[in-house]
Amino acid sequence: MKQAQPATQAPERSRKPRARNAPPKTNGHSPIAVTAKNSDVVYRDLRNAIISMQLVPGTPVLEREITERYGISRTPVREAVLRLAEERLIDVVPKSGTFIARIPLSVLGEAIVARRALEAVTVRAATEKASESQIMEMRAIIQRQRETAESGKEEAFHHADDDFHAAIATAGRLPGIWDMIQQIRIQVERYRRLTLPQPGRMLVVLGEHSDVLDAIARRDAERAVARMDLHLNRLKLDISVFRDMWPDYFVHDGMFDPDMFSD
Amino acid sequence: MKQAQPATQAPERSRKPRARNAPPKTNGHSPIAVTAKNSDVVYRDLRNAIISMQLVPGTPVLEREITERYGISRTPVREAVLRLAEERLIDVVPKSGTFIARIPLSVLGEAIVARRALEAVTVRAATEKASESQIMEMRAIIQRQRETAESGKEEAFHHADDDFHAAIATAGRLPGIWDMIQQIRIQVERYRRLTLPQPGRMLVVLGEHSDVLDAIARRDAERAVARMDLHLNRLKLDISVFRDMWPDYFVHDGMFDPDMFSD
DNA sequence: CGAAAATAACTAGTATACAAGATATATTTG
DNA sequence: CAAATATATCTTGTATACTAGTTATTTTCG
Repeated sequence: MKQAQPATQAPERSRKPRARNAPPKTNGHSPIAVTAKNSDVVYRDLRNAIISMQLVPGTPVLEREITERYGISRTPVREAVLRLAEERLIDVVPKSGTFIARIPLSVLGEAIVARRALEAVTVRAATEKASESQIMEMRAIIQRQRETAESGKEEAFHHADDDFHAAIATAGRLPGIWDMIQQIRIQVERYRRLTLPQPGRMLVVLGEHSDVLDAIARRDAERAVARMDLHLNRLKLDISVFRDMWPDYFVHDGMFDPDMFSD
Repeated sequence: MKQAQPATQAPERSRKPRARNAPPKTNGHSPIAVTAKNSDVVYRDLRNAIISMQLVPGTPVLEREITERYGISRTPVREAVLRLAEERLIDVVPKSGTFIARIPLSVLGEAIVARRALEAVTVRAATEKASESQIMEMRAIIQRQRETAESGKEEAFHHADDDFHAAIATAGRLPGIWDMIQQIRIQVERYRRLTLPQPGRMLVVLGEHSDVLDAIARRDAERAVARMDLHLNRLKLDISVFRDMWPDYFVHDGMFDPDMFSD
């Protein structure tokens, strides 16, 4: 590939080149997504299928099948696949094939550590800054979560779980950090799905959320952080069990550190 | 093991479709990058130009110019642009144009907070786990940084800065968290470039690094974390000054919280 | 019959062409 | 002459065709 050559533009045209130097007034990532591109739809669908383990690690991703299913061309499909490859949910092997990525054990461990650090920040901020109405809002979310737990609605339960953590970040005025936490969560989500069928799990989670909120309401930052830590630590208890149960879903990269799961 | 060929089954095709269900043996993101695609080269070049402020916020990104400069087609250029758009370094306005993104003040603030939280984790881990050789390695990095500071080599200085923080993460056995920190750094890097011409800055940074390393060597985790916090806090001192100096480079999204810069 | 070479079919990466919308310039109209 | 309209020419998003490399299968040969 050759390097940049000064582009000597011959000004022969009758029309002057357009100025076209007007930057957009609004920030690029405005809250309102104008219209979802085809590539966005494919991305979202694929991503959901992957993190819900409908597409298990190792499954080939067939571009052609997707183009036919959506009735679109390769370009937007490829765009979606590349985005997922950057998020480490898909492995693209150059002239060979594309596959649902295995879950790297090292990433698992570090993701949990990183999430604990970031959630500690949001919980502390929420304890300091949450308004009374925001605390009431969080109580409402927990109540909704209790209702979904009692009726055994897994999906709705997780949605409420999400909302609770998001509400903490919002109360702490740290929406950007919540975005980071969500991105980290993606890496752990598939592993978490494997651990789902543990009886009584939902009620345990509920109690932990309740403890965190109580500490926030009492403005006891240290306790709130400690309770959140406890809550997040529950995930990493039995990684080795699940690794042995579905060995094909995981990959041992060199950096896996068992100590990470024992502090 | 042979394949039964029932005569009733009409074997019209001479060849069967390929199985093609073999996932890759190696993990997708192996340490050795096989060959850089054209899109990777464009991505890296553009990214460097953006974070070094050679391309200032608001500058239009002309796909055509890039395709001509590299002698390639739109596809890989577009791929690179989309990756940068996801990293919030570029704003793509649907049927209008593409521009170097402005620096969002809210992201700035939260990025600094998040980085402090993550570097606290790596520093603490490094204090607990660093081998003597790793500590010596870090001393060597600081010495190299001293030499670059004395000869006023900005670029080499920053490189050594990078290496020092990376060495801490490596010593703490948390390479994935270092990746996260680097991604956060990108968001702040352009702002940092604006603040560069402060006399004596390099020597201050050097001293702070030295303090962090001393604490690590003494296995004093609390002190190491505190020193690192001090080091990272220096960045956020005077955001308002630079915002007023180059108003066009920043964007005020609603969530900017001045408190974030005064704790 | 088994191993090695040839081959066919698939893959990702790239190039190019077209479509639809947006914006600056040119033109018309009051 | 100013404002409104028209139009030319940008822009991104998408479709499609082509290239080069990989892998499963078939064929050849010992």
